[in-house]
Amino acid sequence: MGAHATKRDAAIHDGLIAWYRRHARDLPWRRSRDPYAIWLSEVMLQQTRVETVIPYYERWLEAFPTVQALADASEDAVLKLWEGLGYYRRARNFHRAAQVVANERAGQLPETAEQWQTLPGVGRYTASAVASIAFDEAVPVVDGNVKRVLARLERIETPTDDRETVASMWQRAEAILLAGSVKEPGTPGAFNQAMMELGARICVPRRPSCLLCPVAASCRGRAAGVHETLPIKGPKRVVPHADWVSAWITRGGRVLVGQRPPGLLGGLWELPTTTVAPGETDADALARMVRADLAADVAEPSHGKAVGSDQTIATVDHVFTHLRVTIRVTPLALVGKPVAQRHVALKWVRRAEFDTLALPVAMRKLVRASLAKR
DNA sequence: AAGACGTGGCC
DNA sequence: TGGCCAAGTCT
Repeated sequence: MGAHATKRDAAIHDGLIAWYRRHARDLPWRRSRDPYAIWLSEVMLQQTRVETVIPYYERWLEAFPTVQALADASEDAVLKLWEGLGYYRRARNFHRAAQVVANERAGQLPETAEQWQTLPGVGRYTASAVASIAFDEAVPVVDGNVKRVLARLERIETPTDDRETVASMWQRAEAILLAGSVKEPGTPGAFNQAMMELGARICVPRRPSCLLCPVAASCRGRAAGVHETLPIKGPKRVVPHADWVSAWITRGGRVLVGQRPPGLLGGLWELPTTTVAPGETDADALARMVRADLAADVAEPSHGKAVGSDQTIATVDHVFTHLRVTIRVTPLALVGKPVAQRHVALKWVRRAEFDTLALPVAMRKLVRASLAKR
């Protein structure tokens, strides 16, 4: 037991470890102690469900089995493998971090949490998770699961987004972690995963399985009968939406695509797309986009007809309207801006190459469904 | 230091 | 069905 550990903390620690050893799920990244593989899993798992991550994780390790292989890959290849996982900045940061490791650390991965956190896309949670799981460093983790577990276990009734509340949770997590035996190797990683596993399997958001909980006897929220009302969340925000129009524009057997700048869906490719301003028709928006973006090549947008001046330069074969975006965006920031200003690259690609590009899921589905009909 | 950043599954 | 939720990080 750590020097200042309470009996309760030790009981919580030991109860969790014993439960975890019996009930841990057999997940792909738990079969490995390769720090690169564990790091990969932690990045993919950010705000993303285990079941969603598994196939991506396995495909990724086949394509990029080592940090060097990832560092050598192109960003397009990286984003294609990430396509559909969301939060694409994770992929770009992970790729950049691999290049930092390859070029500035001679291929040597960090070991301590402090070193890990210097890499792009690695915050306090991921740094501590990798350092504890892959290197047995005695640092705690606090993620969404741990916040929920601790809020109930300690009956924390302040919002879990609150700064001081989060800070106190890191302290509590550390105290319980250190209440375990310091002699047993591998315990920090097992303990941290046990906390998260409990939150994922037992101490779930709705209808937690307290009868199966290894630390129910220590749970202050349950003792007070308030565990199901915890954790307290901050106010919810409105999710804005925007309507977009996109066009399938071809020329000489190739289709026009643009690559998005960093930010929303950064680095992904898409058909020429523009937001529809309030009061504007889809056709007007499309005309505005085509004029601005393709002024040199296309005179007027015309559905299904050749467009251009004296010779056919491009054809608007299909127009996708009402591509409704329900992610959190700031539509007004994009309204009226020509596509050329919103893309870091524009190019004409063959159909086969189009299929290899990383596209936003909504656009990939639209294109597939629409082209299948014709 | 709030807000941006994706997607799919659940009830 | 629409809102909520899921192993966070960056600015």
